[in-house]
Amino acid sequence: MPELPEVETIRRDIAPLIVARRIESADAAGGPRYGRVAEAVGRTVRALARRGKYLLFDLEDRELVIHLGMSGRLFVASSAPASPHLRAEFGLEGGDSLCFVDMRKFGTLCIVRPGQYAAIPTLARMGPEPLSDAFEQTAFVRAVARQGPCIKAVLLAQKVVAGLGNIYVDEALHRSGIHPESRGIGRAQALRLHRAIRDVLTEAIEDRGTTFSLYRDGHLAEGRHYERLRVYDRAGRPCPACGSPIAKIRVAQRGTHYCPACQSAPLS
DNA sequence: CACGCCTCCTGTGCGC
DNA sequence: TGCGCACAGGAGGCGT
Repeated sequence: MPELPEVETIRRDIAPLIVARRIESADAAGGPRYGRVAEAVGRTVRALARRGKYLLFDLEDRELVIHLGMSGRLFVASSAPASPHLRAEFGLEGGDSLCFVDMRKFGTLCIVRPGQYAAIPTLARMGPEPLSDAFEQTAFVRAVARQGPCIKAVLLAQKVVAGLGNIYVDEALHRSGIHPESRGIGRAQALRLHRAIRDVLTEAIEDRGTTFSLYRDGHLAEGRHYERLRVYDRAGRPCPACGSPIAKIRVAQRGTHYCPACQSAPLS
């Protein structure tokens, strides 16, 4: 469940601990899912970047790409934990290990040539970073105006905007008063949604992410944003804006939380 | 081509 | 009390 704020928090936590250090060993347990980690050995971590929910480790002439999936944790420890869910371990010069623990195995890890993302189609076609200038209002308004899949599916697909998952999609739609099953969003609502996406992600980063159940930051601590959620995991409880009970439905195969009073039903 | 549904995975929590 | 099943979901993949 790590989404952009959680992945960014982990990036900031572990970058100072690994940048400029050489990888001296690499081990993966879990079969072909985590292939070719040995190519990291002997290379130095030059930088750690993030694109959407992907972490990108600059290893000079290689790039290590990690997606945390539902339950992935990434941290630096003096020795790897005795966890049955330890999927990969990178030994760093000086004795520490970069550890990847992932209970549900939804996470992925692969090594590619820098910028060559053909094997990772979602990353290859990733939309603009929502907290950068690349997230332009005009392009966003045009993209969500199209009569296609419902707005929740559009936001989850990573193509129009990067980094949103189930929690922050529900939160951004509530803040902008848009029903999750709406299609063809008008200009005024699209601009409110654009603003809401930036606001909710910024606030969640300030809170070091949302710990709903399994998420931990780069120091294995919980995030603090859960208590500030307005709709996610709040079915039946009062909407913080109007007091109506939050509803839970199924949209795009995802549990979807919204306020029936604040987020008007889509026309159709 | 694009949309929508299925699948993977395992611990948790609830209902009977 | 204990068992068993539904549920949680990001993204790849496949079928329509």
